[in-house]
Amino acid sequence: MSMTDPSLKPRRRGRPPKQDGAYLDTRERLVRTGVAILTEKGFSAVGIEEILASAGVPKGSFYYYFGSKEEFGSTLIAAYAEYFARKLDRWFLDESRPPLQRLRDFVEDAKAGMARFDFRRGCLVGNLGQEMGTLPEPFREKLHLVFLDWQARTSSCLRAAQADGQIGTDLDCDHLAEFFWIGWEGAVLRAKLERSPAPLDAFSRGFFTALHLQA
Amino acid sequence: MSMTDPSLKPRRRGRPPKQDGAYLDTRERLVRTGVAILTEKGFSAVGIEEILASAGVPKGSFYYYFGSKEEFGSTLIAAYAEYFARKLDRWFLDESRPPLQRLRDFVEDAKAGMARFDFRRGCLVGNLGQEMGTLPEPFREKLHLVFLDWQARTSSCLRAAQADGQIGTDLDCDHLAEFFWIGWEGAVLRAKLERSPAPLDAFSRGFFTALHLQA
DNA sequence: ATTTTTATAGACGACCGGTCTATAAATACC
DNA sequence: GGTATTTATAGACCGGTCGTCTATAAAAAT
Repeated sequence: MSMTDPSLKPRRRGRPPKQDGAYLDTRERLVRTGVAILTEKGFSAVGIEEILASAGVPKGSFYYYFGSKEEFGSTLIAAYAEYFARKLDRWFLDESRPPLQRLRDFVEDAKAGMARFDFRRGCLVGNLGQEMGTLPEPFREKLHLVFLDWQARTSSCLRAAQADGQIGTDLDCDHLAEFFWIGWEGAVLRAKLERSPAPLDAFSRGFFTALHLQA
Repeated sequence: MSMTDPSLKPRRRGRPPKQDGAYLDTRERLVRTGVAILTEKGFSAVGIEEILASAGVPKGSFYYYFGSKEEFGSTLIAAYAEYFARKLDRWFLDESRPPLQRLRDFVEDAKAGMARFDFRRGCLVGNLGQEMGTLPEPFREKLHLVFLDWQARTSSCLRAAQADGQIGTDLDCDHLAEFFWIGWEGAVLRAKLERSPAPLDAFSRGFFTALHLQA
């Protein structure tokens, strides 16, 4: 850093970036729209043109913001993972509720989220996971890591439930969290297929019942 | 039926069908190849040309055997459902094993089946379910019915386990079977993503543990 | 005026999608 | 044998869309 006053605008040379503030900048809009569309239709079946059209962004712009469709996909995975991690934290770290209730809260929220879009949109990570047969190989590890992250947050919440005496201390929270996410993704898939919340309810009922039974 | 001797060949007019017997007839080969490829890559991402090439069937033939790609897809769903139902029966109706063991046997067999293809192929029905966002609408009901069929067969097996005293009579076998299939499909998806049997083991371990716990 | 950076417009070539028509092959009819 | 009939294949076809790239406009600093 030099001696020049940093509060004074040291404007860079060319045309300034948008940052209108009025409404979302173009790149952000592409990401949002991309996530929305991919959660419904997956990656391979969707062309960038569809996303561009839906976002109201001219085609020429795309390759200014992203190097390729693959890079765009990676960005979407990261954005979705981040968005979802925040969502999990919001529920799982809510100290005003008993830990196990927080997990139930999340389930209800997720269910409401799917209902809002008529059970047409699922989980981006689950969708792309299913598509791995035709996806760029680097996606695999990224998606896997996302699941591990979500599981870790869930496991934390379950351990809090143990500390509270809500579930037995003999249970292995990591295993339980893994079990939850394996099954939950199955439930989301099924809910999308049936266009109904029933599979989400069926799975969560089963899961919580199993949690409360004692060996 | 007329009076003519049915044992005498009442040959039809034109060129006779293949039925070489030597190797599978063309249509059958298309179905087999189609199932193999779709279990790996899904429906939308695969063109008929790829299937044709892999089956060694000339492109011109396709529309002789099937009216459209959609009709072909329906045929594949039906073929796979049938194939899988037989597989379930083979395990679930094996009287030489205790009922619950039959379910374990199925799980092991399915795991071995996935391992045989390096966890690259999943479940056709699960794959297409995930893709419903871009699939012909009539597929939805077909896929859903396939799950109901598999669940019914599973529920039967669980009731046999109740009759044998292997699991409590208070359990609702229909619910359990539904829970199993929701989660199992999630496990298959995850196993495909991770290219590993671990998710299948994690889910089945959790499921059987839950089964044996008493309220 | 020129330079530099930001952003858009739209052409582009290649490829592949599913479909259809024309033809070959094999047999029965006359 | 020639023709009708059925089975199966060959390969053209055209439209769409894919991802990319080049040319240019816009805005500000020099």
